[in-house]
This record gives sequence, C-alpha cells and structure tokens, in this order.
Amino acid sequence: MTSSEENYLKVIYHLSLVSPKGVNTNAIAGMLETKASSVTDMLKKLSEKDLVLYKKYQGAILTEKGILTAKMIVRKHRLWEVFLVEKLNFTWDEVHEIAEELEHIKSEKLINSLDAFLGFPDFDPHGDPIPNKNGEIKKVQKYLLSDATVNIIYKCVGVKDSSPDFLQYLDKQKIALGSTFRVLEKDSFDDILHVEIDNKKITISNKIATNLYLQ
Amino acid sequence: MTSSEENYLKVIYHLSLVSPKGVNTNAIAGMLETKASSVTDMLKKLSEKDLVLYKKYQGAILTEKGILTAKMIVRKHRLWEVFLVEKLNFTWDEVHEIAEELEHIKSEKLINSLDAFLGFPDFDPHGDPIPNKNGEIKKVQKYLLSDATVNIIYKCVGVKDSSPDFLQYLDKQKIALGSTFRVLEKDSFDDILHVEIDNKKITISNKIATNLYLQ
DNA sequence: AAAAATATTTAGACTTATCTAAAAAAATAT
DNA sequence: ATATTTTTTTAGATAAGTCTAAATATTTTT
Repeated sequence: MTSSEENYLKVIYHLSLVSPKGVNTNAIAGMLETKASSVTDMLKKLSEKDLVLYKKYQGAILTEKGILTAKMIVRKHRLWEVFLVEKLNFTWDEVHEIAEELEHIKSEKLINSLDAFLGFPDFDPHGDPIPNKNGEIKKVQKYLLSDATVNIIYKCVGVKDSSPDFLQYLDKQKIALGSTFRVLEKDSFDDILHVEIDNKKITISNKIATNLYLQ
Repeated sequence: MTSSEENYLKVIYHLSLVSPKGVNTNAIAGMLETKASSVTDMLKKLSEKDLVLYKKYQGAILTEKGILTAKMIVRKHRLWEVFLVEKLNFTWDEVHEIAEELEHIKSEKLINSLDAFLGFPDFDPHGDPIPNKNGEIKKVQKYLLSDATVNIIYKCVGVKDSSPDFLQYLDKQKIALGSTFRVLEKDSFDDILHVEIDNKKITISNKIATNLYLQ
C-alpha cells in the first residue's frame, strides 16, 4: 500500500461520512488537490484491490476492508497528533502537517505501543475520536455552537475546522477544549452570538459558531 | 529531497567512513540492493544538487552539504531508535527497520523536540553515536573484541553488525551494552577467544569478536 | 603490453502517479 | 424534450526511479 493509495482511502473515508451513497470524483480531487482524471485512475486501482466499490460515473464507496484500512490511517494520524502535543509540547495548530507524514509509517506494533504509551487516548488534540486497534470509535453526542440553546451551560469538546488559522484564532480568543460556554443571546437576523466563555462575554460570528463542538 | 535521495546519501556517508577517497558505484548498489545503472543515474542527480562530487568512473564523494544532510538523516534514524527502545519498549533488534521509515519524516522542530524529550542522548541502542543538531559527533575510542588485550577489563559499548540475527544471538548469550569483558586466552591458530563476560566464562568465535566494540 | 576480467555508463524500456485535452455520460436548465 | 452545463472518463504525455542489455572504461592477470 503506497502513501498515495492511503491518502485516497482516508479522503474517501472522511467524505463518506457526509455522502455515504457514493463519493464524487471531483470531491476527492478537491480534497487531494489533484485532477479528476487522476482520481479515476486511482479508483480503478483501489477497486482492483477490493478497497473501494467503483462503477463508472457512480462515485466511490469503501468496502469493509477499505473502511478498516482507512480507520487505521486515521488512528495513526490522531495518535501521532496526541504524541506531538502531549509529549513533544507542540501546539494543536502545528501537528496536522507532521501527522500527515507519520500516518504512513507501517508497523502495527509501533502504533499499538504508541497507543499504550499515550494511555489509550480516546480523542486527539482537536477533539476528534481515535479509532481503537479494532477500528471501533467512541461516539459522543455533540452540538455545534450555532445550534446551542440559550442559557444552557456547555463545554467545548472539539473543532470542526482544524486549520492552523482557525486554531490560532481560538488561541487568541482564549478558547480551548474544555472551555465553558453559555449563549446569552442569539441574533436571528445576522446569526451573531453573544456568548459567555469561561465567564468572559464575547461576540461570536456564525463562521466560528458553526465550527465549534459543544457538549 | 526524496526518500530515495536520502537513502543514497546515507549509504554514501556510511561507505565514505571506510573509503574516503571515493565510494564505488557497485558498493552503493550492493548496500541499496539496486543495480549499478540506477546508482549512476542517482549520482548524476545528487551531483546536480551539489550533494555529491561525481566524475565518471571516479566514484562518489560527499560535498560539505552532502555530509551535513547525511548526518541529519543518521541523526533522525538514531534518535527514533532511542525513542522506540526507551519509550516504547522495543528491543534493539526490532528498531532498525522502523527507523528506516521514520528517518524520512521532514520536520526540524520534530527531531529537535524528540532529541530534548529523550534527554539529548549521545548514543543509539547499538552504541552508535548520534550527531547533534549541528552535525557534531561525539567520538570515543573503542576497540574490537578481536583486538582486545588479554586480562584487561573492558565494557561493551557497541556492535559493528546491527542485524537482528546478530543482536538476537547476543541476547541469547546475555551480552548487552555495558557487559564487562575480560579475555582469558586468545587461540592464535583458529582465532577463537576464551572470554569472561559478566563473570561467566564463554567461548567466542572470531565472527562475533570482530563485531563487538569494547572500551 | 596485450588479453581477460571487472566495473561503470549509456540507451532504451517499464511502472507509478500524475497531467492536459478531448470525448462521453449525467445532471440541469430552458 | 432538447439544449446546455457539469461531471467523469479516456487517451496520450510526462517525470522519477528503476530495470536489462549493450557499450565503454578501468583494473588485473598473464
């Protein structure tokens, strides 16, 4: 399995969560910053290997084998992220790029030892769940800040957008996983929220509110 | 810089320590399990990039830039080996293959943080020195067991052959880094040694004796 | 010093993953 | 229902790294 194949599987896996009926060629191309024709070629290859169900013009669906393979890549990515933050003192906005490389290191023993070394974490530094060695994922109920009920107290448990820009914005606003949230007022006209975060009042745009997960 | 280029540089670096006047095409091909024609192609490429001095039929010599680049790859390899043994409880015969992959991960911050996390080790699990971030290597005087003087007390500080087979043989014989050695008798005819290791008498073949470093 | 053996390079081909441009299919709009 | 637009696929080209086989250079032997 090449790194390129693994990257395709991972992207198809992530897109499947939104489009389970079949992932579009163009959607994959967009995520991988490649061309649709390259995607078609790779889908044929992954289909040959029974990782993907592919019929011309029908989009891609992962097989059981493909799902498990993809989950193992996600598992590696997220465990390495935990390692970088917890052990090497990286910040949450610095880890994605390096984990993109580390996720392709091939050794089951390595990843399971790393898992144990980290204390079998359930979530990565962005609040995303880490599949266990069998591919099982701890699902938790969570809500977008934009869907939160006024005056209920929540805790921040994750981010939808993990881009460095967004994460650095949150740092600047002193918003982190674990921060306490209470919506004071929803402005239904422009979707701006007045929120109390860790006892400080702050105004939050819709763009931010639709990228923060609360519990 | 591709992984392939890095592997060539690393091999040329190791061979340079033995043949500083120029490393043969065939020697490189042998180490990389590839063909001489492939080596020629790569030497031209590395020469283009000023990593290697290459003249047809003259063998390869690393430039200053090539030496430093190679040392950084060796540094990464050996630091990852320390991590695997010290933190993830791998044995010294299990780490080489995984470090061959990890050494190609590209992040200076990662490797320097790892170095700090490990306490700036000077040697890897096989006793090989780890270049610091400037490429400086702590040189220590060491002798092959085959060259040891009778009745002098030594300590094992490294292995010349790091193959799993050899390392597992040493484990079986309870020989490890730090073991105390004293040669009782040298048989000059068949080069077999009678040695006291950690107070146990044992007979050592020349093949083993030429692959153990003492101090 | 010539012949033989060995080492190295060149030339051309193959594979993987990519691309562009054109063709074909599917979806959308009129 | 037809025309237009969008999406997807095909066909052929490219680059990196490799290979085989042949040519050439170097080294060793006689």
